Amino acid sequence: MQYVSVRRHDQSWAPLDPLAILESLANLTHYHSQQEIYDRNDPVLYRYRLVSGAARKFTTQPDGRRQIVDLLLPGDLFGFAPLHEHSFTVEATVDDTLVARYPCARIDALAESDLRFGRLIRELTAAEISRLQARILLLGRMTTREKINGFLLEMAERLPNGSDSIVLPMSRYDVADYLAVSVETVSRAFTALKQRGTIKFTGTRQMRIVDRTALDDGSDDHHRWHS
Amino acid sequence: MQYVSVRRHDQSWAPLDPLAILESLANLTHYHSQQEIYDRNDPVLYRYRLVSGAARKFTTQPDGRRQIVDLLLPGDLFGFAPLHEHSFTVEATVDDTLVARYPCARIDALAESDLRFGRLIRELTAAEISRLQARILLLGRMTTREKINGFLLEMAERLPNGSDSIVLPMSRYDVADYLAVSVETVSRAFTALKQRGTIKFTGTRQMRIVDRTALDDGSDDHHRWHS
DNA sequence: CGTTTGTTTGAAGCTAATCAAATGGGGTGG
DNA sequence: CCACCCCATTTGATTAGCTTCAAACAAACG
Repeated sequence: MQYVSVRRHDQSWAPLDPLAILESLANLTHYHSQQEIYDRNDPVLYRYRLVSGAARKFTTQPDGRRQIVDLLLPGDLFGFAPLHEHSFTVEATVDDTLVARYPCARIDALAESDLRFGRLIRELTAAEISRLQARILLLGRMTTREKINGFLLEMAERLPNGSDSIVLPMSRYDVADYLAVSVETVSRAFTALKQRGTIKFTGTRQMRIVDRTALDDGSDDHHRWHS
Repeated sequence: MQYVSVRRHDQSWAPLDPLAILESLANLTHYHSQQEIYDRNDPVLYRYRLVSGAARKFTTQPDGRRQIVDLLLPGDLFGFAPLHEHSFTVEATVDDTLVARYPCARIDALAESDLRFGRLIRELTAAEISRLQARILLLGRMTTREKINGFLLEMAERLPNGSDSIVLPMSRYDVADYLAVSVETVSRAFTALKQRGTIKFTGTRQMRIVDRTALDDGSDDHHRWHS
């Protein structure tokens, strides 16, 4: 077991940067589209960071419907909450999805022995919370149009491409299950945006935002009543 | 400054239980219905635990609609994620809501100096994540009936009352904004459940679950297609 | 006791789910 | 390389459910 400084108020004693320690434990694995990264019933052996590609964290409900709880994009960490069992299944949504896996036991031991490492974990977890809260706001939107608008803005921000070009790393079905609407509705919403000239398609899953202000809240129509 | 054991694998050395430390910092405040606990623009000075009563964490969207992101009930901790700014406003939903406030600076300093305290914070944050994920599943439900069913089961589980009696600590408007449906729809859903004999009202906001199986998924009608 | 706020009920309109089917694209095997 | 098939996507028609507008009713508060 490696030694980690426990001295307080003297972080300079630390032999290694916590992030560097974390990365030194990384176990890179790549997955093909639709491949499972972990199942909801699997024992919790790793914590994860998505390096490239994309993945969906979801649950399949008794009626067969699928609800995507979180969408993992490059840079996202997941499975970092100290829960002792998975509640969800995670699968890659595109080929060549690269995931860094950090052995759970090592991570947890480090967090409990190195103050700075523990702090790092707390910060990473905070990012997960932000993502979940943003998701709740998106799902809470009343109309599908607002959901799709918000979704596109989110993608434009989170995807590593240029800020106005979007290459969706997922199918329409995934988008539908992410926004809790039907596939047909997603498709129609995209078509409507295309016809309005708000976005322009360069491929089925490739598009470019032409009129960003129109996405911001649907300001081009149904004007605001309240101040 | 108090000394805290850093020994691992020997928690008995610790002079104080981290939870006890946390509670020793508590600053109890009580709020009346609709009173603000903190605003989204306030500086982050405290972390919180709801002792009794209830509160809503929400945001008001530009169109005036309100989206409740989290419902705080007795025992719930909130504002524990190490975010440097609030994203939401929190208000009590009933009179005599009691909240324990823990000075942020002290908490954070403790977390960064005491391994066990840091661990405690991580565990509390995990609980917040669980709650948010559960919320996403609820919002992702297709029909209002499923949302209401899930809501009632959630309340029955989280409220301190007997497991089948529910005293809603919030108005129908709050329920509506929590589930992202209109007030009228909430009211109609309750009426429908009453008429089916699934629940029985003992007051406008007091009810008792009569047929719990009917709430589990709406199994009494629209049967399952898939296995 | 009157006013305000919260809750319920009614009627109309519209959005989105559902059912159904056509189109398009990617990959595979011949 | 082409033809075919499978799956993803789009489009159409119908229907169910929810929002909206409106108003009655109930409850809390001063």
